[in-house]
Amino acid sequence: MPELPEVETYRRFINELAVGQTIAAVQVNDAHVLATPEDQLRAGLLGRTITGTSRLGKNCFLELDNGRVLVLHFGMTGDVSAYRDEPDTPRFTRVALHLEDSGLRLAFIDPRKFGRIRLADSVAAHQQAKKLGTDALDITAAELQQKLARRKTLLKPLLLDQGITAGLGNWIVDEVLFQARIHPERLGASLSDKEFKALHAAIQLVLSTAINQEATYRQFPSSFLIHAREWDTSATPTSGDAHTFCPRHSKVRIEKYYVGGRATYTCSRCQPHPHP
DNA sequence: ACCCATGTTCTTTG
DNA sequence: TCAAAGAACATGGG
Repeated sequence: MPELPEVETYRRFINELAVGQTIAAVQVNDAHVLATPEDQLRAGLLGRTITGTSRLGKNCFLELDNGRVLVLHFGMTGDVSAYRDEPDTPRFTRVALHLEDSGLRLAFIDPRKFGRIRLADSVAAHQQAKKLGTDALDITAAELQQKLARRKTLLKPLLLDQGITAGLGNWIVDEVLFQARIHPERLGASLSDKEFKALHAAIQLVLSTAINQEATYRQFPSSFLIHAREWDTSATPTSGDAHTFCPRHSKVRIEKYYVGGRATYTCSRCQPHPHP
């Protein structure tokens, strides 16, 4: 779930629920997701008021009244929710922040426990520590081109590299490359000026669409490749296999293979392979 | 039972 | 030093 659009949706949820609230208790159900030792986390959070939220790539920040930040990273299966009483605790809640005024508990949910919670001195400090590049919503076409144009690496792994631009994950990169009509195995250095512009425009299109739909995939436009992904097909078993064809070429089947070890979907017509 | 998975990071190999 | 592949992490779901 959690790529940039999901994390932005989580951030908005937290922003509505938690800003202005004071943290009354820190409930740790599974310390595995803590990247800051539990005692330090508790000491850093108890009694602090949440003054705001922000996001960089796939990282969500809860800003505290002493200037520090609580960093949430959701791994592959992370989510947030809120609940009031113990029996309503969502399944796989690993950590919960008890909010003083509302009495609600903000749950950090993560079945697979790849997510992490930590304290950092600031957003900038965390960005530096994790070597995160410019947020994918903020990066300009010029910066993107400057970062990629000399790289002799496959384009898809480059776009997944959070140090180049932060926030793009596996399905979004596939969607972006499909919309830009560029093959994922092109080398960064092989792109033309025009293609860099198309790439940048596609990033904007896909991210803004996903955020506007609050990352609800099934509501995405039919022009999107995402409907071809298997987890969407399994969710809509009655829809037949029309979704396995290119949105622009009803007779061209979407191909699945692996690039950089990641499942990759493309249309061979829209995204011509660079070389055999 | 087996295989796959939205992320990150480290190790190995070329 | 760089690029690419593979593994590891932990676990649920098809």
